[in-house]
Amino acid sequence: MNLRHLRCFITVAEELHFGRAAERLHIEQSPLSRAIKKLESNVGARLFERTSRGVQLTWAGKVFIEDARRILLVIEQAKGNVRAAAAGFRGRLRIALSDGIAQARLTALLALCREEEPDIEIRLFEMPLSQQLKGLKNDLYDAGFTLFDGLKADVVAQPVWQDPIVVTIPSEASFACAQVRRTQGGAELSAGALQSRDVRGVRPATGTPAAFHRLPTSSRGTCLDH
Amino acid sequence: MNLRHLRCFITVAEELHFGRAAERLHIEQSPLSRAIKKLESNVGARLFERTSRGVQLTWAGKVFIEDARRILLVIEQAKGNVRAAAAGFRGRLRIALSDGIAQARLTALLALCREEEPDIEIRLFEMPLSQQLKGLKNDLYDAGFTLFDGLKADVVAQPVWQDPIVVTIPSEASFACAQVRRTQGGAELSAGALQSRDVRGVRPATGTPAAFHRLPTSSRGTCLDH
DNA sequence: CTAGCTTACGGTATTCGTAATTATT
DNA sequence: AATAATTACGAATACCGTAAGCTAG
Repeated sequence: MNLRHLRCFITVAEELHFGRAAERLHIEQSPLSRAIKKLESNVGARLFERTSRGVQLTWAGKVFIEDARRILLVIEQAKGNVRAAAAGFRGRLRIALSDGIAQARLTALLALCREEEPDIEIRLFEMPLSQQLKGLKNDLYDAGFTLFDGLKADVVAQPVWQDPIVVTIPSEASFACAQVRRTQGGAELSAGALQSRDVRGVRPATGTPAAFHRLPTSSRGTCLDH
Repeated sequence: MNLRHLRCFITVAEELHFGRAAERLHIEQSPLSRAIKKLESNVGARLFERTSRGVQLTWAGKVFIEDARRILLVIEQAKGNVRAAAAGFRGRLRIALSDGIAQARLTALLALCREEEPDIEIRLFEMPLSQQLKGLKNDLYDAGFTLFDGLKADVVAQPVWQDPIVVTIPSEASFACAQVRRTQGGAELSAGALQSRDVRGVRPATGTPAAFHRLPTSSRGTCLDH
């Protein structure tokens, strides 16, 4: 199967006429007919019912055209994603967690992130602190949470909660965690009052980050501004 | 862009070595290198970082490989869909299953579905919950079963069994699990029925239900009445 | 006979494999 | 020197366009 086949199929399905479809595709009838035939042979099902007066979709064709459109759509999305990624935008956050982290607060924070920006993917990885630091340097993770430990390695750490939880990030990428925000084609992690430098394409937000105001009542209002 | 390019890219990304990737693809290094180059040129982003000792994915490549895999997956599903449609199925349910789901009950449920709506094709996919949620959003699956986990993402979840199993479905598609019902061009699972239905009455389907051939043989014919 | 899809055939473009080239350890 | 990726070039394959063939009304 080939993407060209899919485009041919979609056009023919829309026109229900090989001649007009060929015209729209800027090819002749003959290669279009062959492409459809090859596609049918490939998927193992007849897609069109060739009658004397025109062409009609079979049931299999009706089922297939939705998928065909979706395939092309997914491909276009993928192209957009990879271009955005090449431009520096990151649509996902890989967060390393130390064992024994206060799960409740993290859960609430992540629930909030997902609720506000569901398009941003957040992945959690549990590991010891040493592995966290290594992973941060090796670009295995974007940020990490750990119990404050007097971090002296080459990472930027900021306390974020009143129980001693900190954010650890690579030193050349100085930001702290407060709010995930969607940007054009990507995601950003806004640091608010803490920092404002770039993190390899993750730009600091200009707006007012108040990520924690919707956390459970006990921790509401605590955090970044103290 | 070409599907061949995607397959090449995925293999190289998995091997991180052009030679081994070429071997797996049954081609030589040379056309593989050219294919990758062409793909990079097409998507407009460098996908691999060619270092002296080996190949590494760029960030854009890391983003792209997920989409590349998804594209191929969607295509495989589409092929399955059209073949099933040609075989006479008028509806389909793609159900994502978390690992560790109670297979016996699912088997019985599917037997019931098969009995009530034999024209509806049911496909099962096993994957972790995170992938389930993503797939639901991407319309890779119609519904999912998982252990209850306090799902608060943008899905509709309904407890369906007394051991904590829930159904997760996209929020805009309003149905839950228990009974399969044919709709225009598709199928839906109606909610509530299972909760009020006496599961002891459920019998395994007689004959050879096509929907079941993907389940392990060991669970075939088992039933809900424990 | 006409309309419309399909098959036959020759030319162009793409891709492959072999081999030479470059680069790094 | 050796390993690994990239270009160079002839051969095989795929695709297009023109033209002829088939079928229904």
